[in-house]
Amino acid sequence: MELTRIYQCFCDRTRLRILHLLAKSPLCVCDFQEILGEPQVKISKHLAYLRRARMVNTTRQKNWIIYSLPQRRPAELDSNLKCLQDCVQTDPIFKRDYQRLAKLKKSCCEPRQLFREAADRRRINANA
Amino acid sequence: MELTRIYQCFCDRTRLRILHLLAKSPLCVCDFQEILGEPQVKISKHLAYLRRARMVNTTRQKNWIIYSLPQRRPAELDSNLKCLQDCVQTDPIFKRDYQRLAKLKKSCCEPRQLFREAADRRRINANA
DNA sequence: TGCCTATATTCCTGCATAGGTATATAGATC
DNA sequence: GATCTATATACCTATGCAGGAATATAGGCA
Repeated sequence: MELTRIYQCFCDRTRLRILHLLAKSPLCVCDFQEILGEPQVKISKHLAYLRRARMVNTTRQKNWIIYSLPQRRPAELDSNLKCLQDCVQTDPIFKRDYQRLAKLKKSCCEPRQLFREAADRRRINANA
Repeated sequence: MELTRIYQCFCDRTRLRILHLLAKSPLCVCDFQEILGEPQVKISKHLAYLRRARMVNTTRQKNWIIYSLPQRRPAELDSNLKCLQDCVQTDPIFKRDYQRLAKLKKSCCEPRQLFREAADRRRINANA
């Protein structure tokens, strides 16, 4: 793998947060929305970018698409992910991402939970 | 220092080679030209980019401008430079850069040497 | 002062990307 | 089949960057 390709993926803050999360656990798109608090398009496009760069794999589970780091990955990617972990240890944003990930773990891809939230949002929009 | 700024500097191959060299030793622009074999404009512009990002310092010595990494640099930069060193250990281009650097060390910023080479080039151009 | 050197900057073109709005798609459920 | 969900894509605009050609600048030296 071309090293600059890795750094190109790393040089956007949203992608950095995505990769940081994926180093911990596979996740679906709505998990990222929940944790990062960014609009769906933005996240979807950054995930597409990472997919094109072959930095992440995808698999479908019912309605959800699960993103994960490839099981076998080049040493350079692992080194840099490790370096990233070290570098962001004290960063409040990255720390908060991990906290939110921990909270989300139980409800991850649980339709009921998500559907309820969607219904809430609809209600809010209807009232607005 | 914003971490993405570091990765932005890292995501071009020429800049990566420059930083890799600077991790070993301060160098002037013509050293980079010599080692990287790239045109002066290209190198000068990448150095300007790194300067703007405050990744490198400059100092003048007679006609030459010496580039170096800042003495005191953020931990993230050091971590990533170290990671870079590890990652490119077997890369032929980066290895060759270090070999050329070792050869150049004695003649670095020696006017006579350089002027002679410039004269050679002029002669070659005149004959072409 | 004038010429040389080393280096920087300006101007250009082409290309990639970020982010937003709107819309499409694909699978699940009724 | 209709409708829902989750996700992806198309289209747009603005921006930044790479790289080349030409030119400018700043210091050293005759």
